[in-house]
Amino acid sequence: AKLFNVLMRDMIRSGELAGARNVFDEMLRRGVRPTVVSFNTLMSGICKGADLDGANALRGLMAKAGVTPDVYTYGTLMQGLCRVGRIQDAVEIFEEMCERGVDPNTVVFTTLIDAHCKEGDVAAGLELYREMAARGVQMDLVAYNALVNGLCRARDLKAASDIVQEMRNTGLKPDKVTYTTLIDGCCKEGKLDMAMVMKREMLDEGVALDEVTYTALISGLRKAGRSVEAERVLCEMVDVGLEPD
RNA sequence: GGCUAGUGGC
Repeated sequence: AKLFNVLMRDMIRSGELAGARNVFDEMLRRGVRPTVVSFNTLMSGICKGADLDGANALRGLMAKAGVTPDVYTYGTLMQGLCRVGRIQDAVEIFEEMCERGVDPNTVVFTTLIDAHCKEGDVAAGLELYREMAARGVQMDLVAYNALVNGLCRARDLKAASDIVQEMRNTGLKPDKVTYTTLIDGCCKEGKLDMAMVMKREMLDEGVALDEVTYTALISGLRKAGRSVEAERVLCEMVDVGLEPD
């Protein structure tokens, strides 16, 4: 079954959901029992296409096959729902998961935190963050980045840097995603000088800028009318071997 | 345990 799973994963990665479904059917035809990973892999492919009916159908099939959903199954479904803005439904899945005795992990919490933050409800994100602490679920780099993003979107750079400080205190090093989020946040608040300081800080800590970081910074400088600096940063981007869009 | 879900710009 593992070989079939890997095959499905590769097809889904290249966007061939139909192919993945064929692999799944082929598995059944040959009498190979799909594992929970088989179902989860196919589920993630279906969810990427925002096909929630298909996802529910697969859940039914899973039940019929006597395969118990695990934290990945619920996490995948929640992400699928969040992607199309159905956060409330994702929260229901979250509750269902808890009722069935599956403990939510960092990934599941991050999915909800990120969804709330993107919807503009950082307060809800922070609430989940506290709930994680209460339940003893560890925050990791991705979880912190999602929160930092929410705070930046809420125009609360102060709170965002406080969170980054806390992140450092727990021994996590901000990565290029963290920095890009902060730099973009600074730019969108018109704090271009602060954005440039963050760029330096980032380099000082040995974190390299990538195309996303450069794009955020350059577009921020341009929008602020600081075209000379924008050009300078653009040249630097090319110098380090990156392609501007 | 080994294959599956979560975070940044234009």
